[in-house]
Amino acid sequence: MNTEKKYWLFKTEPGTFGWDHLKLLKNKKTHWEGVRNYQARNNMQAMKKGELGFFYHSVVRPPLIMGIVQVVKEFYPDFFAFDKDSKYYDIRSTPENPRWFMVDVKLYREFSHPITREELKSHSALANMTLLKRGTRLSVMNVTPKEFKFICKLRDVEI
DNA sequence: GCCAACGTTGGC
DNA sequence: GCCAACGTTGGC
Repeated sequence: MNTEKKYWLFKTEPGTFGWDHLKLLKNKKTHWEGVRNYQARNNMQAMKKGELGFFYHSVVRPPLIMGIVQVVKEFYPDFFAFDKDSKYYDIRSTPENPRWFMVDVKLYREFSHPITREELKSHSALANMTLLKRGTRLSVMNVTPKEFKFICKLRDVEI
């Protein structure tokens, strides 16, 4: 059995929910609701409690990694999909047969200053990073341990 | 089951 | 604001 820790990246638009929103929450913890893509969902399914992921701001200039979050609750049904008043409502997902799921994450570490996409691109060690590939639209993706540790080192963060 | 049309994402 | 790339939808 492969018990090696995996690493992740959570993409979000700071206008909707960003690092500053996370910091204001009780225990700096949130549901990662609203994922409506199967591949991203499957990535969340693979997450184990305690694993770490980057918190990435997209659709802003420049795009940034703000810091690190930790998975504090594993994969469970996204109840926002059951709520008619939620923008994440989906009639095809029911409590009996849920289609969409989420995890809970908590702020783990804030980078002394955010890492821009430009900075990531400047390192050949990250040349194959999924995030940097053209056309990647996944909102929840895997980061290799090598890449993850390399990026943490850019800000002298020990994990 | 194919695939064109469409809507969305997201960097630039 | 542009537009390439992608995922989803739906007619056949």
